[in-house]
Amino acid sequence: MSSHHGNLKIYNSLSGQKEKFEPLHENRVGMYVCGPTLYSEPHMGNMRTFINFDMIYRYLLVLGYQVKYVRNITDAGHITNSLGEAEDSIGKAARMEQMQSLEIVYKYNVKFQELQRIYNLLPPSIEPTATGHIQEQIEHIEKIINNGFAYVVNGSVYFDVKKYSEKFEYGILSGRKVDELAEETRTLNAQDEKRFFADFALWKKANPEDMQIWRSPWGDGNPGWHIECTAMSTKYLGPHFDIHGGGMDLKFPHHEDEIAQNCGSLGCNPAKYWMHANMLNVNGQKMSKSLGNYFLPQEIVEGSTELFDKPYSPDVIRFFMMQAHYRSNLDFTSDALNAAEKGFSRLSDAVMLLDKLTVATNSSFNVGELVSSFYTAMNDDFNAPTLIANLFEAAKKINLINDGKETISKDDLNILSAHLTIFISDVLGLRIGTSNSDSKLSPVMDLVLELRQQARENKDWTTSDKIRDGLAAAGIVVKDTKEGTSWS
RNA sequence: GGUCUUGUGGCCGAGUGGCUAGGCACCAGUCUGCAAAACUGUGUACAGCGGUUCGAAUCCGCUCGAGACCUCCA
Repeated sequence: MSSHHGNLKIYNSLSGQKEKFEPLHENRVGMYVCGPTLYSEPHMGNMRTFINFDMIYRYLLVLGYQVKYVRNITDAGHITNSLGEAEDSIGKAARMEQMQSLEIVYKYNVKFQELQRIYNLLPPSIEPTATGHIQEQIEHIEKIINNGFAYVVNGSVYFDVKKYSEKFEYGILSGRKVDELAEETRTLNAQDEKRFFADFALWKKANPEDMQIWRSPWGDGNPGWHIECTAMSTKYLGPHFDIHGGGMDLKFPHHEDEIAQNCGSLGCNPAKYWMHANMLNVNGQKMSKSLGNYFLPQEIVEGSTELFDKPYSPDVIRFFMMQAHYRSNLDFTSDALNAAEKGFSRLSDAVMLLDKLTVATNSSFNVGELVSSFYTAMNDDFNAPTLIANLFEAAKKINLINDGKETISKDDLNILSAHLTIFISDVLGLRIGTSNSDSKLSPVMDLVLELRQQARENKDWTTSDKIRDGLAAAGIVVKDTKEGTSWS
């Protein structure tokens, strides 16, 4: 479809380098991204990862790939707390909110779907749930046991890291060495069923207070944290697919253990390219529940968080996030958000000018080169910040054309216009010019501005300024240009 | 302690060894009834020290600082 199709480079966490992207099957891409655990409402930091992978998904689509994008929903699973004890976080939330586990999951899933709509995320091809794939998880565990990489103790099943590392390399993704892990035997207490510190649960025997319990060949229990991703990625994308993504904090142990499970069960690394999105910071520190420095995606749109003194539109937030590379940290501050808000509005204004430009027989600048720079930026490991810098170059040109200082031909204008739409709305997922389309307000504004124009023609500045100031107080900005007065 | 990332002008943030990143803010000017917007011009930025090189923000070493993971986390 696109001539820029074959030039994409992706930073692969496995190699630590940018690599030419060559899908396993021509023109088709399989992508799996670790989704949310629905025991609470996702915070802004969680959303950053999903927004980044949404951008990645969107660009792959623009390049003409047929993409199968799978993002799971974790609605079950045994998780260990800081003391090393088994603890079901969903069950815990359920007890605290006096609901059943399924109610908790459903409640936060509804919320999550709403957030996806607010932040303009494209729905993935499939959003499979862990609880819907218990049988597949059990089958994987059985395979791993049969291959000799897991053992059963008291109704639980553990992955045998030492056995595994005789044949495969444990730590290939995170750079950890099994020998070094061995030195950290401090937390291995006498009651622990694990043979080795780094062994991890594939299946965990049920506790009496567990709210969700499933039957298995090893007795009633819950699946381990990592096995659901192995089961679901295999089911929908096969044993080996193109891209596996997630937040940086999942690199170890979650993704490392996924690799071990996949190798242990199917003999291969699940993904060719591993991608990790960086964290969202607040005042230099990772946003997290435990630090309490988090806010909810809805709060910032409503302006109800104490961290910021005004609300920001979801598109401004998205724009702000896109100004930082997905592999970089990003700090949320009022100053940075205000700058993004103004910048986005400048870009929007320029785009909305496109329809009003007058065309010439020739263009005074190279439109093809400009458009090409959009692809170049994105082909370099999805460099959205550079793309935005190039979009601002386009905005500058549009303004100059509008001022009669540059010219553009009809064909070039069509090309530029089409590609701005592709990159701003299709790739970055930003919505432009949706604010002043209120059908009732529009005729009122036309009338008000007509009255003001009459006052101006009569040099009645008192009246015209009163109208302008009054509108400003109501949040409507009036701009006088050569072509007439506009408002927003 | 181990593994890894990182330190860019007032703020945010790209950066392939040599060619203006970009945005916001600031200053001056053009335009305008005034404003806003738009346009133009203006910034001796690359933590510190040393090394490689004709040339380093970019490569190497050391020092200092920051962060992530090693326990649930996007």
